[in-house]
Amino acid sequence: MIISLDNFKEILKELNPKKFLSIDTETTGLKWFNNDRLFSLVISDETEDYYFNFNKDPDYEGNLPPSNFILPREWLKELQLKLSDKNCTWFIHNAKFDMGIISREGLIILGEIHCTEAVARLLDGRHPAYTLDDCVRRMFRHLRQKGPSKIDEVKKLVSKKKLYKEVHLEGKNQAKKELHYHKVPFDMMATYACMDGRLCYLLGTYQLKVLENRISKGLDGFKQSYDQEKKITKVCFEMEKEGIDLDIDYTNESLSHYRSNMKDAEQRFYDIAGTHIVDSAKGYKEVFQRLSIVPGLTAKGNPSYAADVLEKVKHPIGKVITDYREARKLMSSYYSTFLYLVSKEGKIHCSIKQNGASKTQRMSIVDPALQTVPKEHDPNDPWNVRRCFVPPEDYCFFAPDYDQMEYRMMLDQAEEIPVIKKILGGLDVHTATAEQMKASSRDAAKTINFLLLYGGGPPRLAEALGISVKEAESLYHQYFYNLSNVQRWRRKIMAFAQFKGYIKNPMGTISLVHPKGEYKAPNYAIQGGCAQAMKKAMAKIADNMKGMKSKMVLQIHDELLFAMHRSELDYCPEIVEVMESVYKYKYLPLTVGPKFSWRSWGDTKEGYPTLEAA
DNA sequence: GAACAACGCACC
DNA sequence: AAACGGTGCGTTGTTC
Repeated sequence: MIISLDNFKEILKELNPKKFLSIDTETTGLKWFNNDRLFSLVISDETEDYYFNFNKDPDYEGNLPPSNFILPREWLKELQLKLSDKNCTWFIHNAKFDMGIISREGLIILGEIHCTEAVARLLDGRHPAYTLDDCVRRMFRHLRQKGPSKIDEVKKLVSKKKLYKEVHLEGKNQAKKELHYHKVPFDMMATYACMDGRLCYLLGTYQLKVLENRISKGLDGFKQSYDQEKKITKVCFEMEKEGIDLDIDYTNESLSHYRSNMKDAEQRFYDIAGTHIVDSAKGYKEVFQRLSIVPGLTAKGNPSYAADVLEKVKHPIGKVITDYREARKLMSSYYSTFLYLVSKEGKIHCSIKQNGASKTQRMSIVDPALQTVPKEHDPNDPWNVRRCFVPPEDYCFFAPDYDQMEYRMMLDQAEEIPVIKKILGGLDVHTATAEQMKASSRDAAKTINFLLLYGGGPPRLAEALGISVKEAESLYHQYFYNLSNVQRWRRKIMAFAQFKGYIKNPMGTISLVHPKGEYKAPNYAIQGGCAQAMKKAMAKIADNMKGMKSKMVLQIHDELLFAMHRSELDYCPEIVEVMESVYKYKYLPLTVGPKFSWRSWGDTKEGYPTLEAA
């Protein structure tokens, strides 16, 4: 139903008693922190979809929306009354985006927020995609119902009529497309928006039923994580909204630096090969033949031109190719993207997918991918991507991170007492493992530790250590002989996964496991346990920090980043205390190492921040 | 021209 | 019998 100037107020009254609603906004673009605005929104209840249009501009054919259906933008304020209802739960697919968009209109949801995307990932993380269409298609299949057939007509129109602007970023070949949904004809937009609203409502109620069903089967881990995710949605939204200051001058200088590096590499390639560089197997095949270089092989048996292979060929062209790739990647994925995404206020507002790693409920971060920003490798190199991010005036960065979070949690879960005793006695985890294994180097122990967390076998160990598979096998035996509880714990988890089809991690929440994927189960348990512990810490910390000037701004799996105001530095130890307290250990607690910097994310040093260091 | 596979590489 | 987990993002090249 399309809301008109005449029935607007009446409809709002009708919404008042509703306990569950879905909301979906239609916007001029994705940068809610900059100039993009909502032009319409749809609210759905159990029977009806209400389409509120605020767009008064013509569509791509020049047609105007019917004047009776153009609502004044000021009327958006009227929605706040219902949004303030704490007894209402809102189903929203990718909720934080809509929260951002409506926040730009001065609106805030004080009720419960059920992000149907995050919940879909939580309930079954085994799928490859979680768009609204994907989730809805699976829901109908599961219910043995026929869903709507045409769900992406709007998308098709946008593509066919080229209702987008192409933006070219330096270092990128492919243009970014900024889609202009506000150019879609009014009737079509209203129809499909209402359908999305309906589908989101159906998905939300379906998810609640699935949840109920799981709980009734005794799987209360899902209840626990569902409740936590609802809190985390709000916490992450605050982080996204806060953003991180970008040093725009430094970012521009870095871009120029790598621009010249890339050109330089292109020239060097041409000097050696006599052709222009094309970074692909096809592009290198002929050149490598001419230079009589034999490349290695990829996993699928094709010629490989990966960095480690290029290093082995011992020909200067290897360095040229890796230099070219490095410069190009840094420009396109980071520097150019930052400058494209930076807000008017000079901040980067990333998007946090709270269950992005859906199999383990880890978070992932996109636009930009701040969890993959390279770390500093050479302290003498003035160019470091993390230096692009700086604390605001009178603030410093505080970056506490868990020490060997995953391995410690595994040892504790396995109750591997002899190693735990050594660690509690002051040894680092890898040295302790090496000692316990007897006759093993710290390096070998460290490699085994990682492989155990990832489910890797002797062939991988052999590869990593440059030894034979036989030797790797014997190292494994040595490990399991001397750390037999780890072996026992792994077998228990795998058997459980095989029998039940899911695992329960140390924090009590659940991941479904594909049949034949049981070897991944110990990894899911630990990665998932760590992810949940971190989320629990984040929820508590965000709660405790309400009203403070200092803000939590980023999470990188086992590390948090805070912008701390100079007057609140003494709060840092409390953050660490919360982080250390969330996991209820049996023998080995999680510990946290503090880091700080007054300069940039790329300049953090160990310890707590002080004013003297400013 | 879009979708997909394959590759490569950054992080934890 | 045998398997290194989880991501995001970029390019090239093929296919429909």
